[in-house]
Order: sequence, then C-alpha cells, then structure tokens
Amino acid sequence: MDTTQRTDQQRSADRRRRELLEAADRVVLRDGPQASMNAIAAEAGITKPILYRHFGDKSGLYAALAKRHTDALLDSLRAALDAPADRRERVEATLDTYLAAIEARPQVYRFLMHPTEGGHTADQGFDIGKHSMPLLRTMGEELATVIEERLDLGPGSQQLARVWGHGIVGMMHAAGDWWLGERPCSRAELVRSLADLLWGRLAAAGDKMGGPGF
Amino acid sequence: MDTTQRTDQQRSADRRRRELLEAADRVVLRDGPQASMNAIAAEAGITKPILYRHFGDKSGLYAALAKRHTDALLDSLRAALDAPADRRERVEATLDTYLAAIEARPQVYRFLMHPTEGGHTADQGFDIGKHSMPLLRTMGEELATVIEERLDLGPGSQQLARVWGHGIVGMMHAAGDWWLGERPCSRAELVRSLADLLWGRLAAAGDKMGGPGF
DNA sequence: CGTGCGTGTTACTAGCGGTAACCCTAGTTT
DNA sequence: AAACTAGGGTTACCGCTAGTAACACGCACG
Repeated sequence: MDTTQRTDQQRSADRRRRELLEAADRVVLRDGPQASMNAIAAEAGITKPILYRHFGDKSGLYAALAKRHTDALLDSLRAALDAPADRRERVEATLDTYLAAIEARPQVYRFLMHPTEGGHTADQGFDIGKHSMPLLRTMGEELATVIEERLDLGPGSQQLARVWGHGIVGMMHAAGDWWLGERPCSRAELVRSLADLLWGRLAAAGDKMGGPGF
Repeated sequence: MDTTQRTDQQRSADRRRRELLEAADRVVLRDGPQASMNAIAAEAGITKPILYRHFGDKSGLYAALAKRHTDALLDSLRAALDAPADRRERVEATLDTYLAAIEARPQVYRFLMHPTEGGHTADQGFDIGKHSMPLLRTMGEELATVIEERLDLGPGSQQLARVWGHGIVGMMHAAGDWWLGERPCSRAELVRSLADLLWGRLAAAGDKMGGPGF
C-alpha cells in the first residue's frame, strides 16, 4: 500500500497518457473543436475504449487537454502582468500576449473557448455557465487576484476586483474573437484601442452634437 | 404573378410557423440550448420533417427563434441608450437592461449565446467565429454605430468605435455570465462596478505597495 | 499448470441532425 | 361522377456521435 511509489505500470500509463494528449492536440489543431473521440483515437493509433479508460469522458479529455494550453497561456499572461514597467505598458503587454496566442493557434483557441457543451446525455444542468468556458473563468479570477493585490481600490475592493477581472477578460475575449474573424486592423492598433477604453477615454470623449451624447 | 398577394395558404403557413416558433420557445425555455429537433416537434404536436420543411435546418430554426429575442433585447437596449440622461446614466441603464434580461430568462440567454455550433456535418469551416454568437456580434456592431454617431473620438474614430463596441459588449457578457453563475453581488452593484471600470477607475486607482502596480 | 491482471479489440446501444419515400385528404379538372 | 393533382403529414431510414459491455491476448505469480 505504498502510495508514493511509482510503479513501472504507473509510469507507463503516464507516458501513454501524454502520447494520447499529443495525438488529441494534433487532431484538435486540424479539426477544431468538433474533433471526435473516434478521430482522436484513430490519430493515436488505438480505439475509443482505451481513450475512455484514460480520461473517463469527453469532458475529461477536454479538461486534460485544456489544462496544458491554459497553463501555458496563463504563464505568459502572468509574465506580461509582472513585467517591470508602468501600468499602462503592462496592460498593453497582457492584451498583446493574449491576442498573439489566439492569433497563432485559432483552432486551439476555439477549442478552449467553445467546448461544444457535451449535449446529449442527461446532465442537462440548469446551472447556467457552470462547466462552460473554464479558461475564461480562470483568467477572470486570475486577473481579479492580481488587481486586488496590486491596486488600492478603497472599500469593497475585492468585489470590484473580481467584477473587473471578469469584465476585462470578457472584453479581451470578445474583441479578440471579432478581430480574428474580420481582421479590421493590426494587433497593435487593437491593443491600443482596448487600452484606451480601459483608460477612460470613453468617459473623457466629447459629444458630437448638441445633446448629452452616449 | 402578384407577389404582394397573400394567399390563404401563405397566411396559414405563416401562422403555422409562428405556432412552431412558440413551441420551440417553450422547449428551449425548459431544456435550454440542447433542445432537440425531436423534442420541439413533439412539443408542437407534429414530427420532424415538417419542422425541416419550415426552417430547412436546425440553424434555420435557431436563426428564426433567435431573431425574436434578439430583436426584443436590442429594442430594449436601444431605448436605454436613447434615454434623456447624461452619458454615465445611459451606460448604466444599458448595462442594467442587459443584465435584467439575462437574469429573467437564463435558458433563453444561454440558447442565444451558445448555439451548440452545429457540429457533425462537413461544414467544418476553418473560418473561426464565423457563425458563432450572432447576438454578441450584432450587439457589438450596434453599440459601435451608436458610439461612432454620438461621440467625438478624433481620427480613426470608426475603428475605435467598433473595437469599443465589441469590447464593451464582451465585458458585459462575460461579467454577466460570471455573475449569473455565482451571484456574488446585487445587479445594481455589478452595474456600478462595470461603469466604474469604463470610467477609467482602473487607470486612476493608486498602487497598493511601492512598485509601479498593475 | 492455472489464475489473475492489464491492455486491447469488436460490436453494440441510444440518441442526434437530416432526408427519402410514401400516404392521405381536399380541391380542381374533364 | 371519375380522375388527377398539390400539400401537409408520417414512417422508416442514413450516417454520425458519445459511451459501454463483453470478449481476447499476453504476462507475471502461486
């Protein structure tokens, strides 16, 4: 009953698991988020049931697969957030890091953001948004803690930081999604525009006509 | 060839169509976005093929069904955006309108936002984000035009307005999604926090320790 | 020798979106 | 009146998906 000892079988299983994840990665990179379990199993050179033995469930595979990219992206974002520069530069670097990531691997990004929601089984939870888009949630919480740690927001700072964390991440996400589809401008311009928005240019802008404006 | 004349058959077909949409509405309200064509047909008291005769396709039904709620929501948002008040109040009213809508009918909201992406057919387009989340896109464009019409943003105002439109809508969406799942505060607090974010409180906040801060 | 145990397969279930083929009734034409 | 046509409707199917039960091989250990 020595739980700490790693047997050969365990190590072999871990290696197998990694191989399967890499195969899944390739398929997702090729087919996008609709990658089927059949296709992944075929790419790995095996059949479905062993996939299910390793990951239990499609969402299990999804979770394991997502964790890799999510962790990598979060590390990059943390690095950008911790760079030795003033706040504006940090915000711009963070935005640029995220946008560069989704630009480099749109299929993976799409897989992480729109995980097809399971669907047919009886798990139709009414708990809205519970297991959807874990990456967005994670990034939101992460950003919230950074904001709360670093900024002096007065009373209610914790609530405020969380709202802002999720709000900013959502802004980044939606703008990135739209930008990736239409490519209306360069990445740098997008970053500047979003930073300007966060810097209150919306409130500071003048009205165009006589009325009070938007 | 009098195209304007509505025959009895046409009117009957339109009525039928409306009945089907109402049935679909009920099912979506009950089952969320996983509502199957079978379930909708059963609710309407008929079978699948006639559903397909009317809407061609699941995404056709989705589009028709979404248009109703989307139009209704967009009307509310436009009204909030056009209210006779200063800019801050309008922004808060718009945020509150959206949040009240998703709070009132989370299932419908979920259906509009996460339309299950089709999936199995060979339309696996690499055009990322093309047919996903039409409501978010529409709201983004709508807000962009309002911003561009009303605000004086100097050179490049059109690009800036579009980026902001999509960014703000995404912020609203993500924050709303998170809030709906966790309910960490009242709607009014959420609205105030988001408006504060848009008003540049992020840039204006002081650092907590010696460093340059976030 | 046999007895597990891990690894793999085949073959299946249940349900999905979508469709082809038929059926039946009402109205029109000859 | 008899025949023919036009829609609305159904049954029965296809191909696909996620997920699983049951069976088959290989290899260590008593």
